[in-house]
Amino acid sequence: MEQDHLDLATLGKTDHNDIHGSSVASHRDNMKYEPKDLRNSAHPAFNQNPIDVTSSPEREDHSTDDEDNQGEDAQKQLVLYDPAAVGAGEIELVPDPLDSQPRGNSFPNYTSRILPAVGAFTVQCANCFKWRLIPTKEKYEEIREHILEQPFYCETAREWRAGVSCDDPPDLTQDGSRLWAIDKPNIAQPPPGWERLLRIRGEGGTRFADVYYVAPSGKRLRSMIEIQKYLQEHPEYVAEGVSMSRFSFQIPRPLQENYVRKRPYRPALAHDEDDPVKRIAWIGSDGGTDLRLGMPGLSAPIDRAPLFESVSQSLKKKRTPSKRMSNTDAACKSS
DNA sequence: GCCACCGGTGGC
DNA sequence: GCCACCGGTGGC
Repeated sequence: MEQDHLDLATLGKTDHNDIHGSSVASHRDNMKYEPKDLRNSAHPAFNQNPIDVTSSPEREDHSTDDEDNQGEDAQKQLVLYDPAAVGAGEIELVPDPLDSQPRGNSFPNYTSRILPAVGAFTVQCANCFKWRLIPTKEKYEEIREHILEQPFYCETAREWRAGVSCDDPPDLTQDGSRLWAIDKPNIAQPPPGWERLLRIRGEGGTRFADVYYVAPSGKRLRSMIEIQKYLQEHPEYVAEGVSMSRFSFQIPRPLQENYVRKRPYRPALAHDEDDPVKRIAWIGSDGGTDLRLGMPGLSAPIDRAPLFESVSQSLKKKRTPSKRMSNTDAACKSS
């Protein structure tokens, strides 16, 4: 059914230990959602690892060099990829429905285009850097929730795969056949009965993906504010212990640099100082660098588009090249 | 009418 | 640049 899908992975860690381990503590249990925004600051209560190493506050704290010290940050990240082209791939556990689209049964034939969906989940061993497939979304979410404090090792996979070790070949490699994106670490598992959905958008859109939470009632919620309202209207969940801290709308970041359309430059909003810096860093580091470092096992540079090729192409085929492309971003197409 | 998907906007 | 929120709307 799904032709394009994405798989999820988690980077382990490495020999570094710069992980700002202390405050990874769990989130606060309050009902108050403060829109602006503890999560962007390094507030301990919301210490979620920013994916964007170029703008990460943590990065400045811990790394002195300014350019490509993403090694440690990368290790705290998760990745999505797309096995699309490879077909089922060598590993048997790449069933597509991990994402459990609710659109499942009556899957309305989106004949016009097929969006990538998460096809599998994978985590990187903190020791050997090999990718290990995670059998279920739930297990993946469980690992992701504590990935910073509890790095993933090949041995961890013995829970579902007897005897596996760093000596075994990787389950996956970044060989250009899949769509990869970096996921955020330490996102709380959804409360029991709730589901966290990740919907990947089409290439060339204004953003990469959306997160939705589906309440036990089936209600779909798409922001912290909606969650807050919903919980206020349904105190029974709160009584069960559901709190705002169990939710995160953080989305992964695609490794293909131009998967998401760039937004036209807005001078008014530029911070004099830090924008130019960011831009340089961004352009220079080129999207894929996160993973490049600290991954001795990966020989292929991942800064080039091939990782996304299959999906891009299939998307392009299905996409109507109409309006979205028309108001192009040529202005800021810097790279 | 619903809702999944997408774009726009404002903030940082 | 990223992130969050939310309105619009095409396809059902």
